[in-house]
Amino acid sequence: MTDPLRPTHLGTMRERNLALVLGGIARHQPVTRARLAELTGLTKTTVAAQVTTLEGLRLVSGALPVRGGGRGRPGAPVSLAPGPVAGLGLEVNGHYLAACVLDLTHAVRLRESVACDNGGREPHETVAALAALARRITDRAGDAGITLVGTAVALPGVTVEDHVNAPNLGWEAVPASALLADALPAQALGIEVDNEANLGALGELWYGAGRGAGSYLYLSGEIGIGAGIVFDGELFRGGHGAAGELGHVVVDPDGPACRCGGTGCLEQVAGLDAVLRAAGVPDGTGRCEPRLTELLRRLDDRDHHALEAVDAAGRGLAVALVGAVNLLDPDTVVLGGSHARLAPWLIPPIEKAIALGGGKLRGRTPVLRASTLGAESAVRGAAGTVLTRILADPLAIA
Amino acid sequence: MTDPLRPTHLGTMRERNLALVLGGIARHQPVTRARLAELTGLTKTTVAAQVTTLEGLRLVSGALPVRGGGRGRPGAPVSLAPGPVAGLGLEVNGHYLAACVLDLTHAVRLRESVACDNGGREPHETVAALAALARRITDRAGDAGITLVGTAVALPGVTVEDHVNAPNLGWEAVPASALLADALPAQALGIEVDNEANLGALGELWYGAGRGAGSYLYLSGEIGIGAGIVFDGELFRGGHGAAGELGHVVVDPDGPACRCGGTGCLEQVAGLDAVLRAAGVPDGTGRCEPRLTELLRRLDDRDHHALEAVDAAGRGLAVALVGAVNLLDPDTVVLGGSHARLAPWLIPPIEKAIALGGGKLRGRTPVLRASTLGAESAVRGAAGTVLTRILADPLAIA
DNA sequence: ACGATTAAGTCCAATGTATGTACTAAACAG
DNA sequence: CTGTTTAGTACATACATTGGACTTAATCGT
Repeated sequence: MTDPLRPTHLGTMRERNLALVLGGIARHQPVTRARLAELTGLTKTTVAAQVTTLEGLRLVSGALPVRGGGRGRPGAPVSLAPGPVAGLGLEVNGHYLAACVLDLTHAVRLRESVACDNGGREPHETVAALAALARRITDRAGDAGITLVGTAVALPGVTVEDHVNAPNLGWEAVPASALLADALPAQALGIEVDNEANLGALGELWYGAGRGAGSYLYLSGEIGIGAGIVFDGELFRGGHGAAGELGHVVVDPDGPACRCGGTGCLEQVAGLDAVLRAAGVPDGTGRCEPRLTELLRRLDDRDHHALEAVDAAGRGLAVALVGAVNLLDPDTVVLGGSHARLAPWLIPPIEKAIALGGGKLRGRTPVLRASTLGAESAVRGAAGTVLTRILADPLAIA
Repeated sequence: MTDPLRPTHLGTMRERNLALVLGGIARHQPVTRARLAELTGLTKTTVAAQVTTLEGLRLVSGALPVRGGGRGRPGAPVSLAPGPVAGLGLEVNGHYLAACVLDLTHAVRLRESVACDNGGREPHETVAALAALARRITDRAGDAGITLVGTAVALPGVTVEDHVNAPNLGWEAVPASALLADALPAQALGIEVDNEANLGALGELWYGAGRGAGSYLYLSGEIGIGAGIVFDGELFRGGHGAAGELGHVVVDPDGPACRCGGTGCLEQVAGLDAVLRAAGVPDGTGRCEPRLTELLRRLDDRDHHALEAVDAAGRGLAVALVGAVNLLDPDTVVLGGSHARLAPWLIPPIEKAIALGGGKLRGRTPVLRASTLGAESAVRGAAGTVLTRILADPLAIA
């Protein structure tokens, strides 16, 4: 083990307090310097100095003075600057590419997505298409006077030693970071790559159904099933960054064999492919989206096979989630991906199972919700991580 | 959400660097000031000042100079002071009470335990017995010139709003912290209460089978089955401090009903009571220990019922652990409690199941080991948490 | 054996951040 | 208009780390 701690010197102290003040502004804007001093525990003098620095970085700007507040001199509140500084989120998925620009106030400034089949082509083609999308977005950002200060890319795969394995894209040990650094336009600075389930979890936590949850579990259900685990606002990545493989939890020891080598994995029971097959929805073009729509139509029509298939998926998810809930004790569980759209049929049986299994011993059971951002959670989460990066270390953008 | 961050002022900086230097000494003792400066990134001047402070706190002391090292002036190495400062760990369990004193070098200075049936008596009686044990230990510590600077107590239960629920002790909403603060001798300062599985996990991580693991899972198997989850050296407590209820993971959806309300919980298959019952070991006096010994004897004799019962337990544990491993991706899994003694029969089937289920996709599978501290892991862990408290904030002991 | 060299530890002025007090500015209450 | 209250600013002060000069103590080369 190396020494994990770093020395604290004068500059470190300043950085930390700068981030503290910026965080205070972010959470309480518009806010006066005096109130910030109370909130942060720093003195008025210090806060004023830090705010001046932040204004120089164009991260905060003066808001309209609030008149008629109370007795003394009215404060001159400051807020996060909605204008110049923003983060770029990108996403590669099996069926589409997406981009999204969030400014410091977490407002979506720009967004764009392209439907295309990324599973059927070479990594460099996909990366080139993403780069084209990114160029369009960065050009639009430039026109709008927005300065992008960081980029995060969501991929449906796991990074192992700088190489990405993404089965649904057909990627094996692809040096994604290097490819992206070459292909993306120069305005896309500080590129970071992360798992789509992880970033989706954060997107849903910050902007969607997970808002306000202290600890929560996000279930990203597509063909495979992944989970994003958030604890105290931070992602739990596990020992090797591969936590959250909920898809291969055993839900039925006597169930069907899985490509992972086990038997009765959740994916074989509640993965989208498995559900569609069990419901008897025909293969069609091979694209999932229309098949999912067809499944939803049949569910609305109370088709017996469809209902039975979704019910079985619900039972499987319930077993897996009871295990996960007992192990992790989250506040909130959010169903994302395709499973968000099946939520009306999935949530009741799962809630019942969680209430029965172990919840009784612990007092409270987690709230179960469907994703509210739909397909957008991962891009939003990606752009959001850039913002938290800025909030944590404001000087890094200079 | 409140503002989680605190302001950093000059004193904070000093505290952090003091802890940094102390940590450097702890990990590299004996070590010279010059080497510490390299390790910490601080200057020689600062390190020297901090070391002087630490000597004043009696936390470090000069070691023997190493002669014949290299060219220039030989350094005057310092080490953690083995003498004065130490932490006290206490444990209440169904069948015994235990105490243990660790000095800063993590050496066991004193230890003592008492067998007694704590499940069959009132909380205040158990606390009084623990206090008597603690008094003996603190007296011995005083005689040996040891100053105790903190206390941690391991209980087989969960703390909910300052009240402890411990089914195996028959405790329901017992205000344990308050009782202990009253009953324990004055030398037992800064009393903290934590779950036995959590502290056992830390004990095993620091001093036992988990040493060197970055992320790991500790399974505390007695009548119930709990888990301690450690990630980057820190306990994962979950949303409400009740993470790790592995005992109620569903391992067989068609299995027997459990007192938690669910069906097919791990505890019903692999809990000690369940195994003993399945193996046909008679109830005897009701105490577990002799029954476990009897079970081990039968296993050695290749008794058919015993082997079958333990094998079933292994299969159940395998299902639960495959789930936990997929979700958490730990380096190492340690079997503790009674299950450590059954490990020779349990580990092979579990390892096979983990290798099959999901491990294939991820490349590496965690190492599976039996606890090496046996019944002592929780007390050791308790005393150890006191030490880490000191290392993290050396000034707090003054 | 003696000086040159190398490295550890200490002394002290310099740097830079937060603090505290005093001061100015701007609103409201009477 | 005057007194009161609160926001923000100016400036001297306190204090932890820094960096360079200095002292101390060992080995190496001759």
